[in-house]
Amino acid sequence: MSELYIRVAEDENEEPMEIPSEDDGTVLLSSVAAQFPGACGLRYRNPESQCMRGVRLLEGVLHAPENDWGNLVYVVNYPKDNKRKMEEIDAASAVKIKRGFQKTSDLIVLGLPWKTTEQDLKDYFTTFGEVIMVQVKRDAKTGNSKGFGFVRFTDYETQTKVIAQRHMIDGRWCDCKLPNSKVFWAGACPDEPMRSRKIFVGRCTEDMTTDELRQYFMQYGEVTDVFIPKPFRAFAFVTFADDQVAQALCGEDLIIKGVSVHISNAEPKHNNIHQLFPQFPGGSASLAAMFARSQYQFPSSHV
DNA sequence: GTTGAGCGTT
Repeated sequence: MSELYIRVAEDENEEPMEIPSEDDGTVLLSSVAAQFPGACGLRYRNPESQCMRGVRLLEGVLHAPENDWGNLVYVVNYPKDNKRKMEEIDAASAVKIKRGFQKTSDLIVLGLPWKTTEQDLKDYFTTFGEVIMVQVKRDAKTGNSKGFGFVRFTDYETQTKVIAQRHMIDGRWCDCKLPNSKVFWAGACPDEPMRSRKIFVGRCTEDMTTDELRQYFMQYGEVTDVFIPKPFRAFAFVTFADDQVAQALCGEDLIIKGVSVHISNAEPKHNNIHQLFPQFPGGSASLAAMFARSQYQFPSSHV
């Protein structure tokens, strides 16, 4: 029946320590904590299922599984494990709240004069509100402007105002719109796709290192892996310990080193247009894309 | 060295 001592260790592979039990066969949490300061419970590996199981804890008293501690080694639980989990959930819900709230997106700026620079763009758009990112898209070889760019504002009200009107920039009329990618993903990547722990980070620049990406994404939760393909391909994969964190970031545009990167689910091959719209049989991707656009032209978060 | 509707080197 009840043992005089049970074997407790910091870790399954650590040297166990014997902890005294009470006369009724229970073990006081305070007895465990006397040897393992900060302990908040015990767990053990169930020999049948090979899974870890928690030991019942009621008012500071640990109860033997099936009334017999047996000869198992019990592993100490510490509150820091739970705390870490909580931090990750908080980060995930913070992102979700931010998303449900009126969050700004990058806007495409169409019709820019060839000569317009990022500084020009910043100067112009700052008259509407605080600007957090501007880009002018250029030919990689020649450096010539492609005549369009992107802007992102701090406040959603600013964004709304900017979209609503035309803009005279350096002598040409320009339009600001939600980019197609944004419109598409807003509808096609809701909340419950694959629950992957891995995210795809698109539009990376060549100077972003794995360390920098790890440092950046740590704020959302524990990062278990960062992968940057070589040679440079302008994207990266980041894996989190918690799928909730990864999923919460999906669809976001984040700014890393002043560059707007786009987060989507890893493995986009399972997310292509034909899989999303099977009613358009093979070959008609452009038709399917038009359909997708017409469906998601005004996603609820932007009306 | 050109150009003027589009969509960000997945």
